[in-house]
Amino acid sequence: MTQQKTDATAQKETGQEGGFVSDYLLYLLAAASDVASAQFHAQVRKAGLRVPEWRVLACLSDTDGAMITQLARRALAEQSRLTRIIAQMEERGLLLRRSDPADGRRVRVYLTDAGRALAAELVPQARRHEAALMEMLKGNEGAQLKPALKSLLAALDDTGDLRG
Amino acid sequence: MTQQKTDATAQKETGQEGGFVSDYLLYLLAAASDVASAQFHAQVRKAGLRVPEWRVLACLSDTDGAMITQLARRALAEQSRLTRIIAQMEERGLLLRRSDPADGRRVRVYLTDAGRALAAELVPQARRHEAALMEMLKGNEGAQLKPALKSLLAALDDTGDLRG
DNA sequence: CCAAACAATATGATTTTTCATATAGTTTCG
DNA sequence: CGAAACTATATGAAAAATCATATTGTTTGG
Repeated sequence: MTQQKTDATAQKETGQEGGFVSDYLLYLLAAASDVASAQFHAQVRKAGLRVPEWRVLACLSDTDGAMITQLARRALAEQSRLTRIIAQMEERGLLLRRSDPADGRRVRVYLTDAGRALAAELVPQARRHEAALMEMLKGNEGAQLKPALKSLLAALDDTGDLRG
Repeated sequence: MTQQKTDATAQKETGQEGGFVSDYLLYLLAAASDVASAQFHAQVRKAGLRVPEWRVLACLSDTDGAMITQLARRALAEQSRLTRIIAQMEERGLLLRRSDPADGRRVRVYLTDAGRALAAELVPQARRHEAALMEMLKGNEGAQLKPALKSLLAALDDTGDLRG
């Protein structure tokens, strides 16, 4: 399929010339997420957190007392992974788990002071990094990026289903 | 930081109401990539491939004879992982590795007929899935999504560096 | 009230992924 | 030419992620 004529020496770094991949939405999304996150994730690790831990922290700093399942969805991690991440973060004193009095199956997760302090350090860093990214996009089509992503997410959340 | 007044019962499914995360670029990118890819990745697994294998296949179907390092960048995987994925795919007869005569360190990877056949099956599926996604976005701001993502990638590829 | 169905979290075993470093090949430059 | 620096790939050991399922708690319908 699609035997491209461009000889193998034509494409340099990451960029493909004409092919399928370089214009494929799922690739563009994954690549953009990867590349855009790389630098900030390095800061996260310098702060002593792994990426999923940072996500949990950020989610809790938005909504303290969330359930494991909610956190898993929001932090884009699977439930069993979240359970273990929460356990590790609890051992580190960043958060604490409390079973929901109204429904004993549920575990609600709360930031400790230490967790809140770490969030108070990282969230502004994240904001600054985001601001720098947005700065790079000013004027270009990139300015529409966030609305476009929200629109995609909204569309997908509605259907929850799609076949092709 | 940012103790939001919205009580914990206010937010239902994945959607956060007002918080930081739900408007944060890196979250939007990661979430959009995750959610948008989920369905197609299920098809990939039905076809007997893991996601990184599919990516390698797609990259090779664009540019046969790529090096391990190039494939790693394009398939968004680390080099040592790529080495192993390539080895497994070779055992399965989907591709073959050949050392570059011009530079013995380099390993060039070529699709076999079987690999090409599998790509010929999956790439059109990917295109159809993408078309369905794009269809959902027609009219909205979502239409700008691909240009915006390309703009972001271009901006980041240029700098390769950014501090915040 | 009890059993069945359901829901949230936890856990064991396996598979993936990563990290550091080893190995092999190439270029540079004195 | 030959050592040092560099580049591409491979590999072992460790960490992380996943899958299936167990456990615990709750709701529903008879």
